[in-house]
Amino acid sequence: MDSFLKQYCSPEWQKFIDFHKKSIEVEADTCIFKEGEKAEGLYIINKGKVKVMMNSQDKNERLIRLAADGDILGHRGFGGNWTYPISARTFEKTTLSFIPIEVFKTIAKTNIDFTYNLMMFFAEELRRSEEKITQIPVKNRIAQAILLNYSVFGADKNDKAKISLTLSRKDFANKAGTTYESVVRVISELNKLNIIETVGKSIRILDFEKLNTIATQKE
Amino acid sequence: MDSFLKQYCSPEWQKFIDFHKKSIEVEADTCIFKEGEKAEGLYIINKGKVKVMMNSQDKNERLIRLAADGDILGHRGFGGNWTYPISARTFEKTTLSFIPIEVFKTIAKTNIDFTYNLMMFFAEELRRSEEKITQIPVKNRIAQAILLNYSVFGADKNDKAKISLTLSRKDFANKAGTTYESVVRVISELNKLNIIETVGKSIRILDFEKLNTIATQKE
DNA sequence: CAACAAATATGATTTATATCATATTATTTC
DNA sequence: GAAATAATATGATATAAATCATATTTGTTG
Repeated sequence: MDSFLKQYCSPEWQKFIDFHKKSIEVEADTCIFKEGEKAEGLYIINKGKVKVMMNSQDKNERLIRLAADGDILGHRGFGGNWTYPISARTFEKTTLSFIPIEVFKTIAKTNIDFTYNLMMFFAEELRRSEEKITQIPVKNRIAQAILLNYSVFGADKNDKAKISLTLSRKDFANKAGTTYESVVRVISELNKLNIIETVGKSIRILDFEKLNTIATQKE
Repeated sequence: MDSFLKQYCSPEWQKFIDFHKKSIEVEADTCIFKEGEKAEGLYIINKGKVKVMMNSQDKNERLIRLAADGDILGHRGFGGNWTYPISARTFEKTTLSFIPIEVFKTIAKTNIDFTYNLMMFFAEELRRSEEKITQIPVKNRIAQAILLNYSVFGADKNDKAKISLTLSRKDFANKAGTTYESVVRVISELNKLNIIETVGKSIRILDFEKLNTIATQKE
């Protein structure tokens, strides 16, 4: 999305954005914005790792997505009553650019190229979001969550099989819509099958192909 | 979405649309377009009832949504490889307006008001689509499907408690991501509780409030 | 570093829901 | 309108996954 701004706005508008954006630094394990808060703008992650959660009233939190460098946060506050429908929380120290909603609106109402591509981006996201609604087994959903963790947060500098920052069992459970006990069991099973390997708190993926097969098979 | 075109495009552009759109008439229980087909354009329903399905490879079809008068079909073919990710099939004789993709693109790239609002519409859809991923019981999901059926297809002319066109048990199952046996059981239970009433093939909703409570309660 | 809290692990039990089996009732179709 | 086919209904059984119970390990704080 940062790429959107850079790619589809004219240089003058980019100056406008640079002038109006604010740089923000957030500590590890800290809330960036909370569900229900008034949406004041949107955030672009410069450097850091974030989870986007939804509280759905009671106990069961849902982990909606993970975000890292270059990703955008808070665009779900658009439209309707302009409140964030989700919360964002950092895993590690994170730096962000904040773009006030009015600045965004101005850009979106004057740069048709930008707005057209953003519209297409949302259409694509929508499409992907509908694909996953099918009832698939917990094991597959957890495999998906592990691959998501790897693909968004990337590999360790010195070990490309190792996830740079591995989610907690609880976070995996919230992503997969299950319990942490089930996550523990599945991870333990994948471990025995030599598909993944747990090294302390983190996970190494030994067999991407097999893990992907488990994640995608729908029978 | 038809409203989008009408509301946010200037009169000249509306003439342009009217000039380029084609009227199409499709018989009952007939496919409008199939998953994987090249997206040639999008459809606006003038009059009729349609289901949007996704086949996800094997047996288990998923009913993604229902559409009726004024609703749009095929906009999920946007972006990427421009193929329809879903299929659409009529319940009854349906008349549609077809807008070729090039015409849509032209409009979307020149009417910023239209594109801005469409972008917001997708953002909103996306938001709603993410809400429902939570693991809720089958009974609740089926109650949701019944309410959806009523809200999209509307009430019978002479009986406002009766759904004008009730889905089959199979369709309810595909919408709720369950089996038709479970649908049968839940419908039978709701019947006994005097929340709904089955009259031949169709359903009458006797207690909207209770049905809605079942549909929305997440404990 | 002791004491406590939090995260991880694993077994036993329960529960919701799918699957299987088999009627019964509608709806086509020849 | 009889035969065939599809849709609906209901009970019995199987199973995946949640819940409950209880360790064990890891991390945090005074």
